Amino acid sequence: MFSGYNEYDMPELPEVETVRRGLSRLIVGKKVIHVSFDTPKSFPNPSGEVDQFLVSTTVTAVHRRAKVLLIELSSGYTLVTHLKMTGQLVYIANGRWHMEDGKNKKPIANSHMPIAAGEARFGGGHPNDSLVGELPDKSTRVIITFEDGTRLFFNDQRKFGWMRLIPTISVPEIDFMKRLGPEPLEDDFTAEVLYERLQRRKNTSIKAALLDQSVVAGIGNIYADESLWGAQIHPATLVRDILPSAISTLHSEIISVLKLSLDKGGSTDKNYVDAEGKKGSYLTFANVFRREGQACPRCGRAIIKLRVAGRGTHICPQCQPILG
DNA sequence: CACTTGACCTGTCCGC
DNA sequence: TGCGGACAGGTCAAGT
Repeated sequence: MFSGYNEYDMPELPEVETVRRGLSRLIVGKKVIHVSFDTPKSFPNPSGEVDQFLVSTTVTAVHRRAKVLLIELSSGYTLVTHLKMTGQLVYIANGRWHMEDGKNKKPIANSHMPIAAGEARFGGGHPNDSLVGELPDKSTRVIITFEDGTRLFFNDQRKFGWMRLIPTISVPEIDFMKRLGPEPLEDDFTAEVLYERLQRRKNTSIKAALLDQSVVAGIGNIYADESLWGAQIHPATLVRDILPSAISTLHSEIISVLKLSLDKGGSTDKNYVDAEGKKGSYLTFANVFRREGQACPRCGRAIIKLRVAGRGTHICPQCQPILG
């Protein structure tokens, strides 16, 4: 079963995009017939709205903006979903329903390996762990059942994540959405754009600036550390002290790190489908993240961990000198 | 307005 | 062995 943060990792852009691709393949076109949810924190809409705008509607598309999933429905509403750190969406396609007695509906748990549409965790697990334990479990917040009997579980141990039904037309007007910076894997994210966006945070550390979703959308703690290592910039360096040429290097590192992880996310998703375990997870090729004490792949010095911007931060002290 | 810190949560790990 | 505290980190609210 799930056992904590070093087996679970927080979804950032590549993980959420992987989830999006999985869901897009698996649930578009499916009709919702039942929704159950418990904590209002995880799903604050009143049940009347759920009945009116989610139940009996069909999934028409799954989009992503930054780390937010946008599950569009035929009702004109969108199920806006943020996994935060420990959220995961698990799609179970082949749990069958017991219908023998007509009243005791019960899925055959684990009769087949579930297909994960993309879980939040992608690293550091034990090869023998089952990918998904019997669901629902105590972290299950929402269960969406489709007409064909397949189900989507929203699990979130720490209840930071949420799902929320919002009129599709209003989604871009959500404050959070309006503030977001550019998508780093879109063509309009150029080095010049990054430089310009960073000017709003020029008196803070580059790490804090990269975590600021209004500067660039979708970067979290892992990719901030990895891209800064790639660009050989110390995370505590003030933005105003970084030369434009270094910003340009950082820009290309952000893109290559995200793309590399996205490739791995795809392979991880395939592994889930094939019930092959968690081989090929991101952390097997992370250069610094959670690798304190290990040798820097570039120079061999031991990687160290420190705190920058209130976050655990991993650097090579030789490749990323102070005031780089 | 720019910036920092604490709160939100649950579960695990570490030191005593 | 039990227990308290630190820690994991995305985002927002509150404070400087």
